[in-house]
Amino acid sequence: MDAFFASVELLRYPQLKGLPVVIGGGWRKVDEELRAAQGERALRFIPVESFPLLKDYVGRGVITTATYAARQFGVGSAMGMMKAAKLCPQAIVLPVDFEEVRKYSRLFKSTITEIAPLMQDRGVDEVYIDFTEVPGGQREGGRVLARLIQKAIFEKTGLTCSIGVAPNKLLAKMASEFNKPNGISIVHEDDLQTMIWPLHVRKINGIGPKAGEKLARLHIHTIGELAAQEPQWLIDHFGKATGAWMHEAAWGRDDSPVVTESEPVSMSRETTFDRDLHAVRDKAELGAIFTELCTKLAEDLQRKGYVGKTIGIKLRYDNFKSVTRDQTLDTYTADAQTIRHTAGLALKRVPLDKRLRLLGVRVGGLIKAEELNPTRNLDGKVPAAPNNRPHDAIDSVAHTDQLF
DNA sequence: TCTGGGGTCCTAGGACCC
DNA sequence: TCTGGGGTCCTAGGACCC
Repeated sequence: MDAFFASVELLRYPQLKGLPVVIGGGWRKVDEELRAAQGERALRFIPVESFPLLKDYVGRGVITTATYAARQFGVGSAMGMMKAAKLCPQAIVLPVDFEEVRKYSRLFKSTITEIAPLMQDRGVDEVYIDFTEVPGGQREGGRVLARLIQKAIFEKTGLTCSIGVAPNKLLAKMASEFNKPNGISIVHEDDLQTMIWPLHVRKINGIGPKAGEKLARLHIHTIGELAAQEPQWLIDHFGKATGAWMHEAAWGRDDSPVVTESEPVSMSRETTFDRDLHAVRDKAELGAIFTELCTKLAEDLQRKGYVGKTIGIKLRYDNFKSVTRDQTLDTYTADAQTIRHTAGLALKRVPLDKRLRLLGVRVGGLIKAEELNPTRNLDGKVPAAPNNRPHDAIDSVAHTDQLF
């Protein structure tokens, strides 16, 4: 979907069309206040000189999406809001409306599956679609079906999208970027050298900042340069799996299937504080946030019908370094108090001398709640005995007072 | 002026078991 | 007397993606 979060807001505020709009920001405290004051949620970036006020509004937030007009000013996804304000003080800022975004996400996806049932979810604004067996899916190399999907989505939602059609997901993903917004791009196997090899290696889905930097140090910048390397040389530098995969990717090869269904592995809740907090000095505030995260997470699990057995915490220090601690229970749970207690034990195993900017709670090892039968699993087998391995970490803290 | 939130997957070491 | 070869599970960190 093209500039999805921003486009969803433009449906509500068509008067913003063509203007630089950025979606994101902190907003926690001021959102309600702002709605009351303005009757709508749009805020023009306050001049950067009135920094304290601006900071109150956009806080530590980042940009989720910027309209194409805003991108002209050099602002873009994942950029800090305060930096965006400097680059483009005339931009209009809106908080993300997750409910609205999810509504349109469901709508565009159901529109697609009515036409082409084999669809893989790739987040709120992106999917893979298998054209292979769709009637007419091969006409004009897929262009006819792509146009049909674009038209159906626009009619249902008023939103535009960009579609790449190719022999596999790897190439289709790259193709989808060629003609944005509202474009269609077809990439055939034969187009590898002309359309793919000139691109930067970072355009490969799976090569991120770190791998990109490492390749640059090895004087490899384009996908063509990557394709020219011996597989063994890449394996020597990036390891067996990654090296071999890189070589395949550079040659446009990808046999991964379109996965239409999957079960979640973990669920989590995390929050960055408005200001850094200290475990001792801000103990009460931190404790309340901690409990709130556990409560919300338990609600998420229960609402979606999952239980998990590995409880984890994550925290981020003021220097932005993160640490995690996990603790696996011998029973499955979606209970707020159990999560809170276990996460509390995990939290004690982490140094709490430095100030914190983020706290998170996670539950992993998920299974569907209905599989949680005291005697039998769905396949009729009696579950294995719980893992009774002595747990040093639990033993060492079980008798001390809870910190929070 | 530092840098959101929610995910998945991979790696590597250690414990433990047969 | 120098100490195999699987295999699974757990944990911590990190890369990457939307």
